[in-house]
Amino acid sequence: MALDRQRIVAEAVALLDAEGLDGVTTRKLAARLGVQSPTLYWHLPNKAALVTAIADAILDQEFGHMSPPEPDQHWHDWLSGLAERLRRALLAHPDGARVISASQLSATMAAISELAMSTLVARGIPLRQARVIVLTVERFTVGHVLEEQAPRPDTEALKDFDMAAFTEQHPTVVAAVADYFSPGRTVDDLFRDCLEVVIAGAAVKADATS
Amino acid sequence: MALDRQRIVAEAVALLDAEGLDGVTTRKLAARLGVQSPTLYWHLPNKAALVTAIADAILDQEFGHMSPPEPDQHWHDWLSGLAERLRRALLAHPDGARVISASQLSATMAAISELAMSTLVARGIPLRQARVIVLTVERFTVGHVLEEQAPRPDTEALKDFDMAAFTEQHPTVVAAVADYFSPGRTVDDLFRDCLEVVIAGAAVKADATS
DNA sequence: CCGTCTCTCTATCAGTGATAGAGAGACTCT
DNA sequence: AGAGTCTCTCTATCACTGATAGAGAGACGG
Repeated sequence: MALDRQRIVAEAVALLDAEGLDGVTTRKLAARLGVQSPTLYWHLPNKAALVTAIADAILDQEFGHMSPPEPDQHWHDWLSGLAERLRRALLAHPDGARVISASQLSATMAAISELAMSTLVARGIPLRQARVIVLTVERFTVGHVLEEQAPRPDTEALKDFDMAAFTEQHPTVVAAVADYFSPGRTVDDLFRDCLEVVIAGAAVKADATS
Repeated sequence: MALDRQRIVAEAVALLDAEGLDGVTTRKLAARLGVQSPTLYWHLPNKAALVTAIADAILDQEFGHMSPPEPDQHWHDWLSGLAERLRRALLAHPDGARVISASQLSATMAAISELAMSTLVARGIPLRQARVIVLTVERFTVGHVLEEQAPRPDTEALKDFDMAAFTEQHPTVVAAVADYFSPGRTVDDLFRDCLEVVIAGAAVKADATS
């Protein structure tokens, strides 16, 4: 059971699942691997590299095999599905969105962008527009999940939170939240609705230029 | 020159400007205030509260006075302007987007949402759609600036980055980036183009339901 | 058998958020 | 005036973090 980069990253993901991103420390990770923490630095230059590796691992789980759309599938639906998969990948682990946004130069993320942009170009959308659309979808999705995974404020903070005053000052926000989650709606529906906005805009912009 | 919450936050913002979010430590902040670090804990419960306070201060600088659109202004343009102001607020300080996304329950952010949603409702958009549109714009904007402010990878990491191989595997991405920044285009243009996608989608969704 | 290369170790560093508890000063009530 | 209390800052210390220096064990090639 030799220690190599792959095993380190796999255990780091397990640690992430167990304790969240703040729980991923070099010592805890080393302990899980039956090793002392400085050993990790022989395999990794620093912690940032570890986080990037975790990000790649997370994305790989969902995007191990990527494929362009079937010929009869509209790119709207395909791109929409891609965004849903990206969200699912991020939600699959605690702080998944934070991990991705903290990582730099993720190879898998680049591969996703490449596939998405080239797919749009193949469908006749100008390169510049394709990039704008893909970036918009990606950044919206990460921004959205980042907020979805934001920690629930602790009970201490809630104690001196004046709900009545908040409702008075933000009636529309409160009403909107209440409205949104009253029936059998879930957070998935909210994402879907927001994503539809982005895709609809992409459709408009793509049609206008192609 | 008594030490109070307001002075602490103002100095924290100055420290953020000087050293970035990672440089905002209780000790450095205390030193700037001519005080020992535990003193801060009399005024603030913990560091998370400090970050939230910084977030509010950052947003207040740009959104100190907010106003609904003029009667003759289309909500598209008004909402677009709001997003541009939000981006400007985040870009005005290093790691601004990280600060906002790390903060919880920012009062100013809630006020922005309230104004935006109520404005859309006043323009005849159903509450549910108004919320979806506003959330989409906000989360896209934060996600976008988060990436804009991502640290440039250090030269060490770039040394063993094989640009040729990357270009080979991601020709469309490389071409898109090259295309985008060749003439006199700036990152501001990229944001504007992406934002136009979101606003166009919002227009479609709003028209479909109102 | 020797030297070198690979990998892990011990020991240690500077720095982090946070808490306990002492103490200085001001303010209030009798 | 004096006693008590409240407000604010202090010193001392905790457990923990990412990271580095450098020793040393073991395998492998000459």
